[in-house]
Amino acid sequence: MPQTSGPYHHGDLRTACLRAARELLEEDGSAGLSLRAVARRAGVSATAPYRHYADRDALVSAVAAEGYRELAEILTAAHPSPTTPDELATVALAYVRFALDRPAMFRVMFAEPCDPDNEERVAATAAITRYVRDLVHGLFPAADADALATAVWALVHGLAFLHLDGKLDSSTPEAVAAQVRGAVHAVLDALPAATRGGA
Amino acid sequence: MPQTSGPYHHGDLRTACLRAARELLEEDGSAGLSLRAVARRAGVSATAPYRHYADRDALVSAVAAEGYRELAEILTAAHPSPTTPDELATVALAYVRFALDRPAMFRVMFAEPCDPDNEERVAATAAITRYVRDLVHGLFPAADADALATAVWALVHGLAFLHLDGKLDSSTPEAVAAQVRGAVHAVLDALPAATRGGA
DNA sequence: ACTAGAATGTGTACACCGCTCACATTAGGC
DNA sequence: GCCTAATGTGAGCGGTGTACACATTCTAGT
Repeated sequence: MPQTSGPYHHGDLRTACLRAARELLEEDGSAGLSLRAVARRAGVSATAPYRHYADRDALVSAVAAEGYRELAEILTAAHPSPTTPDELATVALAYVRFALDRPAMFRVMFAEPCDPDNEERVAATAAITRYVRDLVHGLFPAADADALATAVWALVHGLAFLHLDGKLDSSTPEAVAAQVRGAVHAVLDALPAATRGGA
Repeated sequence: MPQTSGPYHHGDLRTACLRAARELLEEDGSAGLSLRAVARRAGVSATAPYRHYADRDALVSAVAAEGYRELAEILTAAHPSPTTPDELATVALAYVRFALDRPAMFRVMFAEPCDPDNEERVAATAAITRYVRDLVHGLFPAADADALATAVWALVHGLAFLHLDGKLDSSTPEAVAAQVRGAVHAVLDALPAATRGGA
């Protein structure tokens, strides 16, 4: 009996579940994200969420989709359209910071063996792919845009994961920033650029 | 009653658990790796493994440690000491192939929110770090070895994860190889090299 | 306004999980 | 040969995902 006097129908249980799931993720990490806990937090019986999400994975995928949207916002907020390697490094740092600031969310987004045919997820990652490719193409018009875009995304993504897993020194934000900027510059500074302005 | 006529003591339950854990990981993925399933497969009561592993995480860490060792072997087998970007791309491809061929193992190694102070794991990753740094230093003596080594590992690691998560086209081994080689070359070909031999 | 049926939420139940604890069995050092 | 430590057993607790039958409420068509 979740509520003593609440109405039988919740009103918007779907988004309430999503909200509860995100809170639990922040508080207890991925392990704490159980459908039952979500139901408890939403003030609803344990099986009610199944009316809105086929199973746990579906809920997790919905959370991940939100994460993708927020990551995209954070990246464009870091710099709307970087035109130098240094500005790109700023965006890269924002990516890594996202991973370190919200590790559980980042893991849910990338480290779960999820089904790849979830519509929301596919759309969200396609957006990131496009963003990176356009960005790289603007920065290095001479290069093979696809290959370099893949390389840049992989570089940044790898930096995020290695930091997240303690494979690199993440003791201070400054150390992280130095490594991310160093790695990005080490790789990009030698490339023939067109729009190169800063260092 | 796991065995009708087996001896009370297993003999080497520790390694039997490890072996069973690896098999379950291959068969059912990370989710299927439960202590109870391991115990069943080892022909032993559900709680017996606790004599050898403090908890599930400890077992998983032991499995991951084996994974690190095997990854190191695979890398050196791919090329003992690469001296050109193309040879390095071959090693990179071996890394990505490891991730794609044994996704559950790779995820256990890198995608689990594990405690970073597990001795075996720390030692194993330190070995990889050293390997990559020496390799990069030999290839690009002029560059900042640490920064470039970080970049290269991150690049390869990111490629592995993006492929694993379906963010890149992994439909055929050839597609994977092309992308990995393309990305590595896109990034490294422009760098001032000393020992550059091949393309 | 009434009513059928669709949507939504509840409760029960099952199998599985990690893990603790008291106990049984065995191996090895004295 | 015995005593102790190591190892394995079994019952049991609280948690989980999820299938199922049932209750309630909303909504549309009359």
